[in-house]
Amino acid sequence: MSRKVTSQDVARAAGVSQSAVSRVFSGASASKNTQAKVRQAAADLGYRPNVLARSLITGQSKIIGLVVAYLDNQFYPDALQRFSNALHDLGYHILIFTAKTRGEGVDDLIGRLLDYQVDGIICASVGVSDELTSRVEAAGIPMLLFNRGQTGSPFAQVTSDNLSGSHKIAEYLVRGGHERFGHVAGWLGSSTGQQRAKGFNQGLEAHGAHLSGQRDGLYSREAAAQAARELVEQERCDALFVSNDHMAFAVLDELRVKVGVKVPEEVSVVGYDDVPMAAWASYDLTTYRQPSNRMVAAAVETMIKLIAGEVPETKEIEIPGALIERSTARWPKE
Amino acid sequence: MSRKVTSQDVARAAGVSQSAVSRVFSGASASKNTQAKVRQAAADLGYRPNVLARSLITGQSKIIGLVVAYLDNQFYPDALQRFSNALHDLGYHILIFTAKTRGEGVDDLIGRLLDYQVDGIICASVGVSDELTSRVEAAGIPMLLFNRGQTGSPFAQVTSDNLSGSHKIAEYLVRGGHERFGHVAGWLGSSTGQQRAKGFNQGLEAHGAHLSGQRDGLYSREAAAQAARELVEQERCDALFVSNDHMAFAVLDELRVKVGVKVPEEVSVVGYDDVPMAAWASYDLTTYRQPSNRMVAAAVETMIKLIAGEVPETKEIEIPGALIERSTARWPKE
DNA sequence: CTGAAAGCGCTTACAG
DNA sequence: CTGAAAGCGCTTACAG
Repeated sequence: MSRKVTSQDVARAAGVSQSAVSRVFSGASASKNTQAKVRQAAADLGYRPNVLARSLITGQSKIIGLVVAYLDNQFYPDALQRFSNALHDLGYHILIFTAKTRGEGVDDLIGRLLDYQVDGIICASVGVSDELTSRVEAAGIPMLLFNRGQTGSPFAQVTSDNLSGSHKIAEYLVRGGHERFGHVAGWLGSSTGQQRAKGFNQGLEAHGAHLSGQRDGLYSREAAAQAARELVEQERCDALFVSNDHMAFAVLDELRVKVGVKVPEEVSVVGYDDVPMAAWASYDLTTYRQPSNRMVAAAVETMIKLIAGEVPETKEIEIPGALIERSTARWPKE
Repeated sequence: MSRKVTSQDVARAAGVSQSAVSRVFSGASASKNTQAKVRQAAADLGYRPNVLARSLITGQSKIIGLVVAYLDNQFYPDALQRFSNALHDLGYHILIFTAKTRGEGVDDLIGRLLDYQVDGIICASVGVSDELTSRVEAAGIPMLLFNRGQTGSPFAQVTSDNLSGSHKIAEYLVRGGHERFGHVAGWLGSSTGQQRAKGFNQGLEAHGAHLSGQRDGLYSREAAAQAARELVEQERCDALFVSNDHMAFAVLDELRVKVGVKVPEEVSVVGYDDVPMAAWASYDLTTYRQPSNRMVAAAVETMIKLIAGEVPETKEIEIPGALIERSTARWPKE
């Protein structure tokens, strides 16, 4: 429990002023000689600058707040890992908050984030109330929505091409020769959920097909499994678009194991995200890839610009994805 | 980009001293009247105390550093979620670091953690070098190893009963009437990996059986799949203990889908952890439950004690688990 | 109970 | 280049 060693201590040991010590550690100018003396003394004493004290003056904490909702959906731990690496490489650190349920409690979390003087906030798959929006704006701290848009929001956002992606899935399923199309939607209260539902529907119509049924899977395994079962048993669907891989796995579990349906012979299932697990042999899920590497890179780049006070060209960034053909959906003939 | 509002501003608006403002927000004594005036003014101005400035004085940042290695193993996102909830409820916040590979870079990470004056550090599944150990000790900040022990380490640790757990697995497999036992170990450079290997071996011997083969799965899907294949094809094992569920899923993928082996008819597979995914119908993995809820609770409780300067009764906490019988291993007859 | 003052550990003009 | 000094936004003895 040794007392913390401060720049004062180092100054004394090196025989220089405290300002001198500060200068060598903050990268300001200092003579070779001073540099050497200070570094030596610092090493001897095990000195490291107190970042909190520095933040107080510079007004930069080098901390980014990250709010994430669904860590059970593999897309998010994966993204978190990427955020962590990218941000650390840039000298930033992550204060993490997990929102228990959608919406609820998020306002409180962000208040706490603000208290810590974070330089920016990234909300992954979490919506923000209007009241909070104005508070964050008033505080003047940059905020970015990741994998979630919000109409009328003043914040930057990065998503994949939800609309055209689901459009392509519809097209793929039509070309696969299916007859009755069902959609297990993401939570329809979320922009992502809505966009994918809309794109799928439009894609179907564009190819002379139409939706036989749609259920809200609420991004939950249970709801999705139930929804899929109804779509197959009641609506006799032979093609299911499930709005994210996380739910698609549950649908596959339900259909193949519980109901005993052959996939894709009797029913085709397509997901969205292409999380690593989608490639695992037991699922081998046909899906639409959301390139999380590029999404995270874009998010980080935008956040850095915002922190620097720059205005990015586009506030709404959309990263194009790609259909990944695997074995849970019948392949088109030609 | 409005200027930050400080306790000075509130003081001015409320017609009291800055100390008075500080007192109402730090919970020190203040008259009803002052309380009211200050809270009103603060609300009007949107004031919230700057936690960083507070930390500088109190010497408590209310930040816990969390270092986590394998976010692709579902056990960790799950634990992270629990840590987040438990710690936030206690007024703590989490600065998260993901270690890229085992060992490497961890020292650097922890240095950065120290710079942020964290009140404590939790390392999940990450080893710490001797040099770092002394640095952390010198800094006098509490550290706890989660799901990983380290012989001779001065730090607290919480694990499950790795030794007796794997012992029970061996027993279960023997009672299941298997003949040739193989072990896909966790990384044998980790205490957890060693303990489980040892427990399994001892369990086998205790019941008159013995190990036909063991390979290091390195906590990696690829290595584990390869290891399992060798154990089955070369060593003709009909019972496999895989040192964690994450690898067990890869083993199942490899054996059932790639090699075409019937599980459990031809080969039984048992994992370790009981991550949520183990219960998913497509895997339905027989495994040993590491109760992450209780492990996290114990870790948090211990950490709080350490921060408070108390000395916990036990430095090495072992939470007992339980065998979860599912469908990837043959059930004992009686 | 309350205000004036010192101080937490730094950074950053300001002189020299 | 370097030191003395002011100040970041708070908390906390110290008087009154």
